[in-house]
Parts: sequence; structure tokens; C-alpha cells
Amino acid sequence: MAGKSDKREERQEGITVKKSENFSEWYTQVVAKAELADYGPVQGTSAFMPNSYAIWERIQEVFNKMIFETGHRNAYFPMLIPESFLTKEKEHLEGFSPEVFWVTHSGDNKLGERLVIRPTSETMIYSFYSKWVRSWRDLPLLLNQWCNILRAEIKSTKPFIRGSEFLWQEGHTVHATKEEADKEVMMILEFYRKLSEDYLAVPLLVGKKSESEKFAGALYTTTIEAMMPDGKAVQAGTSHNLGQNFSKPFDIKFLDKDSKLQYAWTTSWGIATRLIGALIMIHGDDRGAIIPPRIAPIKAVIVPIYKTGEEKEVLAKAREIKSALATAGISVILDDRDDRTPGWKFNDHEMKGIPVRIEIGPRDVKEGKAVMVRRDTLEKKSVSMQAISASVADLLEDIQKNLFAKAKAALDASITITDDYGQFRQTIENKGGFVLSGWCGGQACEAKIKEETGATIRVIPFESKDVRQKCVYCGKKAEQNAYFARAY
RNA sequence: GGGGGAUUACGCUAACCUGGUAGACUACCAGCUUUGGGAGCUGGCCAUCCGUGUUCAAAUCACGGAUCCCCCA
Repeated sequence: MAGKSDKREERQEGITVKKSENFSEWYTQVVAKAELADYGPVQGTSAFMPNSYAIWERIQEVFNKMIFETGHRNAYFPMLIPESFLTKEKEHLEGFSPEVFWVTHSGDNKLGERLVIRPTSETMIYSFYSKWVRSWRDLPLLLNQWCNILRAEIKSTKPFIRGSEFLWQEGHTVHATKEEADKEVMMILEFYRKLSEDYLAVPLLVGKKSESEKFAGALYTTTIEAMMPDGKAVQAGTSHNLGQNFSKPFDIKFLDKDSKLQYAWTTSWGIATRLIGALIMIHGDDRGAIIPPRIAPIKAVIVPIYKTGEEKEVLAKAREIKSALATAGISVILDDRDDRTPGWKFNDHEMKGIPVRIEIGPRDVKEGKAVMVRRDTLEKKSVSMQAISASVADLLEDIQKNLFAKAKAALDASITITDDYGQFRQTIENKGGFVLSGWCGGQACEAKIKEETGATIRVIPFESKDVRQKCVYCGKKAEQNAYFARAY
């Protein structure tokens, strides 16, 4: 074993650091070597390579199904936003202006009014909605767009996790009442939870943001929050009730059933390609990425093994397996490159994280079997050819469950509960993870904690059943519980 | 937000201190032989991050920029 890993390092192939020893470097290597992303020429930009873009397309597939079934439709809106739109909602402007890219020229001509490249599309989309909404019969208006957005990131960019340009979906809906908007916000949050936990196998904390962490311009923000193995949190998705904060400046009004003119209630919600970064961080191991089966674009790879003269027989069987799996609806590739040895292919597909590998060689052909290897535990199992589709299908479900269970255990283990500020600081500084504490609800305490420890309130649970006695910072009576953490 | 380090071929690196021929391994291409955990031989292809300055001469020295990584907050 030692000899093998030495050889690995010598050759500078594969992942050369351990996930547990240098997490940042490990992540950077996995992203590069699994061919997920490649750095662009401008800071914070990168190419989403086919291996990661295909995951994004799976996410789109799953999420589109959820929102289509509940009456939403996809649309697309312009990317260039006049400066005057952004300035209509004050909080929104203050939240976003430090990080927008400005367009100042069209061709050789200086523009009379500067344009921003969308950092989010509320203002653009609402300028359309004000024209499209006239009566209560136009409501609810339920649209979503899949697009790229730009937010200038000057420091600490990381592929998928934080960049100046990324891909996301942004849903923008208009409702007649606050109650309907509340319902929408919570329904979408549940979709996000389902997508993340049931498909990406990324376990979450779910709840509300504090006033200072909410979306700029929102009434309130709900969030799904994940924990990375290095103890830092990732905000994986947010769903906002914008109240009438945007409908008023953007003049989105409708005539209700009583012929009264009313301002509408709007929501917005988004998830981004950082989900891909989160699932790589959470599930990957020292050999590379592990893509959870239910979101994996390719679920199985067949590696044929043969000596010269045996290839016909082996390849014939390999193709049989391929079509059997394809018939069963399992997306599969046959790696029949003849310029690579089986060992090379094993390492390659493990690095890329394909959930199941099927090995078939002369021995197996003779016995009417094939070897099935699961990526998460690397466990091998010989299975009969007849039962191969069923065996692989079962194994994929098992891997999915195992990945989630492991990640859930890690999330639970990352949570420290304390009302003692000394222990709070120590935990944030040494171990990281979420710290669950009582909070008086005061922004002063929240700001002090951020300044002194770098931790922010990530999630306020919806139901604080056992509200803690005192605020972790000021010691006064706690109004609610909050999960604190440092975040990406 | 603050600090440190780095950048030479796809990748890892030598030459830098002391200015003067860009070298190795890997990858890639071709051929032959191989194939149950990163195969071997032979031949070939590919590089000094960008800009300015100093100099007869810059990978090397100086200044500016870009990017990446790490540490701290």
C-alpha cells in the first residue's frame, strides 16, 4: 500500500493531499483533477466543465419538475439594468452596489446612464411585472429564470463556492396577499430542502435569517444552510418574502375583487452552482469526488479487462451489461479505450466520482458474472449477469442513503450547544461548525460576536421549542435560539 | 478586512542567489509490445504570467499589474 501511494505522489497524478490534512488544497485539486472547473482569465471566473455542468443540468431537471408541478414557468429577462432601477429600493441598493459591475460605454460612446450587469434581477423583472399585473386575475404570477449573474468578488474566491460570476435560478413571484406570499416562500424552501437532502445528499439546517443577514430589501429571508468538513457554513439557498418593499417603488398594483387598487406582495428565491461545491466538499474523499447517485449524470461505468485475444468476448459481454442497464434507466458509460490500462481507468473514474464501477474480465465471463464496485466504500462484490440491473439499482440507492447518513452524522456532530461565551469563542476558533446559543435578538450583540469571532447568525430555527435562558453575548433573557458559524 | 508566499511545457519541477546554451520526470502525438489497481521500449511535440525599466544581453535585477495558494480576522 505504501509503495503504491508513493508511486502516486511521484507521478503527481491523483489527489496528492489528504482531505483531513489540508482541506483547501484538497478541494482545489479535486476540482481541477476531476475536471469540474478551470480558472478563467478574470478574477473569480471559471469554466464549468462538462463534468460539473452535467450536475447542474440534473439539478435543473429535478428543480424544474418541482416548480412546474406547482404552476411556475421559466422565462428570461435582460441582463443589463439601468442604474436608476437599482436605486429605487434603498436597502437593496446599499446591499448590492459595492459588488456590481458597471457598464459605462456602448461601443465608443459613453452612456448617459450607467448600467449594471445583474447581480440579481428583482429590479429588472419588477419593471416588467408592473406592466403585466393589472387585475387579481393575473395573480399569482409565478416565474423563474435560469441565468448567470455577476457580483464582484475581490478576495477569497473558490471555484463554485464563491466567484464573480455564477449560474443560478431566481424565482420571482407576485401574490395578492401576504399569506399567499408566505406560503410560496415556505413551499420553495421545502423544495430546496428536498433537492439538497434527497438528491445531493447534503443535510441542512433550515430556518430564518436575522435582520442583518437577510436579503437586501426583504421583509424576511428563509434559508437552507449546510456545513462543510472544515467547519465553515455554506448558505445553500434562500427564499425571501419581499413584502410590498418592491411592489411600491416598482408600482406593481392590481384591482382586487372589490375593485380596489392594491399593491401586490412579491417573493424571490434562488439556488446557485455553489451547491456543486458543497456536495464535492461534503462527499469527496482522498481519492477524489463522490457524486451522489440520484444527482450523478453518469451512474455507472463499465471497465472491461482483457489480454490480447480476449477482447472480443469481453467487450461483447460489456456491451450486454451496458444495454441491460440502459434499458433499466441507469445512465452508464462503457470505457472501452484501449490505450488505457484497467488500473488507470479505476483511478480516473474514482477521481471523477462515478458512483458505481462494473469490472468485467475473462474470469467473470466464464462464470457469467461481473464485479460491482461502490465508490463510497470501494467495496467489491461479484454479481450474476442476469441480476446486474437490479443489483446496480439497489447499490445506487444504498450509496445514496449511506452518503446522506454519513453527512448527516457529520452535521449533527458539528453542532455545539452553549450559552457560555468563552466556550462559544473557543469552539468557533478551534473546531468550527455550528454553535447553537440563546440570543437576545439585539443587533448589537450579533455585530459584536461577528467582530470578535468572525461568526455570524446562519440560521434562526422556525420553532424554538426550548429557548435557552440567556443571550450568549449579553447574558440578558434570550428571545430565540440561533445557529452561529463562520461562513464561506 | 489584514498579512505571507508563489507563478517556467497539461502537471510537478531544474536553472535565479552570482544576468549569457531554458534541462528532467509526467502528460500529449506516432509505432510496436502490454492490460484483474495509474504498463514498457523507441522516436517526436510543447514553456519562462503580463507590462515597463536597467543592460551589449533578463526566466534571473527593479517597479507596476494579473492570477493562484496559505495563515489570521
